[in-house]
Amino acid sequence: MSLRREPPLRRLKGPALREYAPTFAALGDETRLHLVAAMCVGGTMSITQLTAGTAITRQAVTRHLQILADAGLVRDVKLGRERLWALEPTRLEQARHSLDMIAQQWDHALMRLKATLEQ
Amino acid sequence: MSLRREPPLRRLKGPALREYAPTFAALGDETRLHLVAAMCVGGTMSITQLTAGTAITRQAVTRHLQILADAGLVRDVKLGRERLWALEPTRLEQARHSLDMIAQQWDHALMRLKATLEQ
DNA sequence: CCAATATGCAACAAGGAGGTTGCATATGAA
DNA sequence: TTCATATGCAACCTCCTTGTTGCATATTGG
Repeated sequence: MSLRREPPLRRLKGPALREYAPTFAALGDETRLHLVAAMCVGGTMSITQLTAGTAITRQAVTRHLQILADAGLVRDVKLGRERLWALEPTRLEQARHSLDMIAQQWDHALMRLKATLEQ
Repeated sequence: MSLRREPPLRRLKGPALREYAPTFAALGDETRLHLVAAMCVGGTMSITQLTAGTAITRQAVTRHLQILADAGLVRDVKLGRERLWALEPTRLEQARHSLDMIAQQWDHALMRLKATLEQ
């Protein structure tokens, strides 16, 4: 069995695949998915508003929002004494595209395998 | 400011959005993304082969593969003394679709906002 | 001005995630 | 058979994540 090194999968137009780990990790939490969904439906929302839809404290929600922001998935604006949060669909789109690339690469590999077998 | 409860975002055809949390969490790790990429390029690979592309032990790779399997992202077959792993693109496609739904919902919300403002 | 509201910040605890080592077991090859 | 290879399993350690509580600060409204 040949332990050949696999090439680093360089067909993504944007960042390398590994760099999406923080993005997917940010989406990999029920509470944060709920927050994303809430902003999706409710548009721009304050921390207190977002907390109302959960069973955890406002401080915990703040930290979830910060994680989403670090991943580039949401954006915040201070307005008076409030801090309003909204979705940032660009990174979401990039993540979606990265999954596309994986699936495409996989299909391509399958076709190559088929061609090899038919040879 | 009205603390209205947001509705639970029920426009996904498959599982509810929250149920994708384990899937995204599985993708939210550099090592596992690397494994996915390796299988993507290399097709069906054994644990030892997959370990060769990382800096961690075989046992750690095994656990990462188990996490990916629990998320439905990979599938394994025993063959002799080897255990071969391969990508399972179906769940990947579902995850991609869920991101699509979020983006679409968001765009829809933006249009509604625009319509409200122009009223 | 004063009280209520909205948020920020920090310390702390519990649990899970990710990694290692050590050893047992199964299978292939010589 | 006998040795090397491929994998399974479990104990253990460390650090990060997620949540809490308590208190400080800033803004708004009456």
